[in-house]
Amino acid sequence: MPKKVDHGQRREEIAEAVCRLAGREGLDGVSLRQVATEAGVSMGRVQHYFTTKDEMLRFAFRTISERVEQRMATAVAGLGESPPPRALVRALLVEMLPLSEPARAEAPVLATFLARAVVEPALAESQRADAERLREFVTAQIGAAPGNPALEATALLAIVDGLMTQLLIGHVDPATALSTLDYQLDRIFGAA
Amino acid sequence: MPKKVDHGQRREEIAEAVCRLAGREGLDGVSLRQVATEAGVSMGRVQHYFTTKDEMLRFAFRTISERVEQRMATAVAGLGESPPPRALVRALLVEMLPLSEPARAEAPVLATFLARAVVEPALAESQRADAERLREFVTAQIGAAPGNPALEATALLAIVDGLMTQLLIGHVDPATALSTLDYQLDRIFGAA
DNA sequence: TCCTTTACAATGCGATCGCATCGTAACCGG
DNA sequence: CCGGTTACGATGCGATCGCATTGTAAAGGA
Repeated sequence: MPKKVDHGQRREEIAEAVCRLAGREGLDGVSLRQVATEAGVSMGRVQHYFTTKDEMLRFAFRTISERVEQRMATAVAGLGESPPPRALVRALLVEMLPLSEPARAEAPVLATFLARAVVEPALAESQRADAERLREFVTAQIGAAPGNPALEATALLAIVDGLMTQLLIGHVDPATALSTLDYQLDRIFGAA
Repeated sequence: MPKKVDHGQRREEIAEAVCRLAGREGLDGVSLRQVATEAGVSMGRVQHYFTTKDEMLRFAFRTISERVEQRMATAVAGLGESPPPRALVRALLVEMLPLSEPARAEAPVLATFLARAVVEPALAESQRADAERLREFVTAQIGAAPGNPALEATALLAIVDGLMTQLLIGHVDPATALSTLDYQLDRIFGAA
């Protein structure tokens, strides 16, 4: 019945353009026409695949969220079997910082959506579950260490959040950010 | 020569409206007309006191930055003379979190401007000096404690940044945020 | 008193926005 | 081969945007 185009792929192409734009100029710079231009397609096409701008944005956000999660999974998989908790947590958190090349592209987009969540509760809600899962996982990994694992996990995630922002706006440099994170990891899990 | 109106006061009234709007709907929701409506004045008036929207936004941001700094100063002053470093640092950082009533109003505005700084380098630059000063001060206060004061200070500020965001989007609750911060302060400065 | 300056209010302009509508080429089951 | 569905491209609409322009009431110095 469908003609022969891959609906999902078209949507992802457009989502790609949304992310490039959002990362470059922020969510305000994302208009249907700009997205179409960035993607090199007509505005009619964009409208054909997304009934509403809002739906397009939500799809783009979900797409990039999944990409980040997949990069995390890949990083973890690269550690081999039953890696030490410190390496595991570090791999996860480092992937959120704009340090590696793909992360440098994704982080501004995530930050932009995160900022919008402040004034758009529905967006905040959609991030809720993922954030909660991550926090519980980190808490569990810290579990064995002394101290209060839940509070340490919350602090670690807040650090990563803060470092991401400050890296993006150039208030800290990548080396300092990594040192800051590793310093805390050393403290929590014991020096590597 | 000037008629009899207080130029500065008028500008602050308008800046106030900008902040209310920005906190409620984000920076995208801030248009000249909306600002005028929110302030209960005509759009002509807004244009009379700000030649450009951008200038208006910058003024609003500077205004609220100064207000936060003053609240910090007040909080510190309330500690009496030569307070312990932990209390000093805590007073500063707690004022940045949306916990007290005035901070709850200011934090969303700060977060919004901070987010815009990601795609507007000029804004990032204007925050640079203040952030640097704060970090150096916190570093100095930690100085006496063991460990690496600079890395701990960077971590603390990142934590506050992250907690602010997560509080605003409801990913952590105020009690947890305070516990998280105090836990780190206890660790750095020794339990109170 | 006149006249400049200030402090607005009102209106208009061109651009851009999200979205709806319409037309149409191409494929595909019957 | 043919009607219908798909996949667009093109165009238009009303709203809103930042900003420019114009009009004007009032205060203050000469």
